[in-house]
Amino acid sequence: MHRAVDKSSNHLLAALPTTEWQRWQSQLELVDLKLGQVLYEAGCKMSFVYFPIDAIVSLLTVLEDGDSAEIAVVGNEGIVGVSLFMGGETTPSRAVVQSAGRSIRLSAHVLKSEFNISPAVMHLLLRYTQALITQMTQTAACNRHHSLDEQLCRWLLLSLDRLHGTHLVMTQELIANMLGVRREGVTEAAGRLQRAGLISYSRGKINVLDRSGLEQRSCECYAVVKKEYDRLLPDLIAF
Amino acid sequence: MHRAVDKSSNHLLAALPTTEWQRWQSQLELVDLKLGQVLYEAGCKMSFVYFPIDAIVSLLTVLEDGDSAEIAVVGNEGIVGVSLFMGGETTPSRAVVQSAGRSIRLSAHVLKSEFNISPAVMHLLLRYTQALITQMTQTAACNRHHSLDEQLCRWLLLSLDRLHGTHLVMTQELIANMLGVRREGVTEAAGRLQRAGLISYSRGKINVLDRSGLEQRSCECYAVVKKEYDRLLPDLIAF
DNA sequence: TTATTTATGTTCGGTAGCAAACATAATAGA
DNA sequence: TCTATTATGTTTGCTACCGAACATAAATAA
Repeated sequence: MHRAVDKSSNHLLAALPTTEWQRWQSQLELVDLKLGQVLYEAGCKMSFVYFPIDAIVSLLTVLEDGDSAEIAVVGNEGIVGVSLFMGGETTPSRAVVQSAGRSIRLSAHVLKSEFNISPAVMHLLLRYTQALITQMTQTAACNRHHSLDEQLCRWLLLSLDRLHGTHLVMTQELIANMLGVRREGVTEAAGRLQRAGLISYSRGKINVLDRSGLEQRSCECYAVVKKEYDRLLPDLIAF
Repeated sequence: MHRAVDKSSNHLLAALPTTEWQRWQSQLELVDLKLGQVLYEAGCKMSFVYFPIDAIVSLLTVLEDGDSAEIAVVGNEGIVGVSLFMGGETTPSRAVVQSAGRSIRLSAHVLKSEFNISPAVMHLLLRYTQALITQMTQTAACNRHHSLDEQLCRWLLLSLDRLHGTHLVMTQELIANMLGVRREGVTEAAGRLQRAGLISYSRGKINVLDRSGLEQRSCECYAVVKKEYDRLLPDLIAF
């Protein structure tokens, strides 16, 4: 039932003390996450937390009229389901798989009791949550002040950091949903990036040709978030 | 030096177990916060945490060009300085006094050690932080999708809940700063609310005439945030 | 193959909020 | 009292993004 799990595949797991890791190991499960799969719906109870390996998960706030906005993105540097140990039981946001891939999952009640038993686990998870909060707040300001072009660059860079190559599988429709804008807007912005030679785009397959070009066109928000992750989670972060 | 402090003046303090309250009491200090006072600057170390009584503190994300956006507001239901126990040492955001008033403050290192000593304190503060996160993420989506008119109503309601009367001391210039919009925009939006008979506005003094009218004009975000605070911090919340 | 679905491209009018430049009125200070 | 400052009101473009309606082309299925 449980496939073998490599500790180093997720940076939070990698940072666990040996004792905790040994206790957890038999409880961890390797699962495949499909593109578009919904891990949590807003307001619902969470049965598992997820430690992505090469999948990327978006956290979205969904409004009554169905409009949404991405507030953070989680890859192999983090965990999906922080509100569990924060005390909520439920998340206020929807968690959607933005990029298909593998993840390790752990039952919610195990994580919760581990959080309360082990100060090391607790501090690690809280420090990660602090980094996540930074991403959320920066995104809030970004939503207010920055152009779609800048935001698209930020988004591509954040995703890129959580993947291996330069290849991204993602339709413009989905990107639009994440950014909370119209699909047509993404088409135009992506067209500009493509004409500038920064990316090549074809039916849901994005290839990043010029990463530093993207960084130049991006708003500061990418760098701010990255810097804070590096500061709060040193050596934990490979990207 | 230390003025006497009433436990019930802040809902988080009120929720403390007796043991903890007795330990803290001698460490708490009553301070007056002035309008516009900056409690923390982004990226700086925090010497104190604050438990507002009748002051309101705004948390802002400040961008490189000086533009800002409010990501959350803290009143007597909460604490200013959560990133301290989350592990950061520094906040990524600026904390500004949005409405002058009194606050209780506590030295950062005391709070930090109390957080680690007492599970009750820890769980209380984490549950509050979870509510704060909800406010931040809802604000992020609100920034993206809702009109200035709706946001102004939300903002007034959130502030109103954290004050006693219906009177608010706040210039349009400052509101604009909080919301991350131009002052002229606030003038126009406030003018519309005034003509609709919902508020009266005069040189930094707002009087709310029709609260339920504001609620109708507000976006859902006010109600969503309030509901989550009520859920996570039951009986703690008076408003 | 052909038909259908999916992903992207493009256009046109509309609008909210921006930027800048002002006008006016209330308050505070001399 | 007169003056300077502060707070608000108003106007004129301007631009980014929206909403809607389409066109096209690639992938998929029949």
